[in-house]
Amino acid sequence: MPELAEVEFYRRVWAVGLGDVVTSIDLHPQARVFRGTEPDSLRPLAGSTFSSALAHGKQLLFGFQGAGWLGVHLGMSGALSIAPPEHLADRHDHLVLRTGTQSLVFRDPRMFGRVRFDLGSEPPEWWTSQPAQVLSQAFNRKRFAQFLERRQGTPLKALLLDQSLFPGIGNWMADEILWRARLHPAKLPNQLSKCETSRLWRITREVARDALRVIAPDWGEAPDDWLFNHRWKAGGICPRPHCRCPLARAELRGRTSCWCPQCQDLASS
DNA sequence: TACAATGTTTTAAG
DNA sequence: CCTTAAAACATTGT
Repeated sequence: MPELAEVEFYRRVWAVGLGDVVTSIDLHPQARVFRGTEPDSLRPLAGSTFSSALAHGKQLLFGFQGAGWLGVHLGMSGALSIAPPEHLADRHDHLVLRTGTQSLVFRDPRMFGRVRFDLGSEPPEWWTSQPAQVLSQAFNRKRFAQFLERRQGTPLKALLLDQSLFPGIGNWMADEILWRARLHPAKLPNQLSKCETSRLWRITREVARDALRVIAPDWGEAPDDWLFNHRWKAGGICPRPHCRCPLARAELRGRTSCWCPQCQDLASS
């Protein structure tokens, strides 16, 4: 489920525990979410103070004073929540951090998500070496144009999903971006005019900003003039005021895309 | 029942 | 080393 704004929402959920001391942890050692990580390596968390909560694209990093860094990726079905101190981990609650007053719960039924842990006082290398955030200053028009030039043969939709270029963009955001930019998901970067490339850059950032504003504080509902509320609906139509054309859906590179055949013409430019 | 779900990694080929 | 494409991963809900 989670993309940029949903991940930020979950960061804030756990952040209510900042400053608390972790008294104990519960985990499912055999769960796939610990692949690449020795579950026992999380032991130092017990007794440490929860001191920072960061999000970068779809990655989460939680700092624990005197212990280290807990990395969390929510995959397709992951979620973070707060529960009472006595909360019993159910089948899908793979990690629970208990403080005196509450439990921080990581849940992931499909287990495409991942948990890792690194010792040390500085954030781990995998965190600090991440690509520039879409809303950062470094993510400028020139850099964006370079991405498109380098990946000329990749359809725009697939390109936007590349986390090494656009951290945090996921399936619904990519569809929303292309719909607002009036560009067909299967269009190739080298078919874009300079003007369209600039527009796509601007709207990529606009959607990221809007998503964070609407969703991150309290998982607010998307407005009806976004594509979001229409894209999975049976018989969904384009929410653009003078369009109202039935939306199209097709699989592209293993993910379902939704677009408006009227507004997002493959041939036009 | 069968298919699809807001994601990444691996593997392979060019 | 770079780009591109497809399959695999695991579970649930329609």
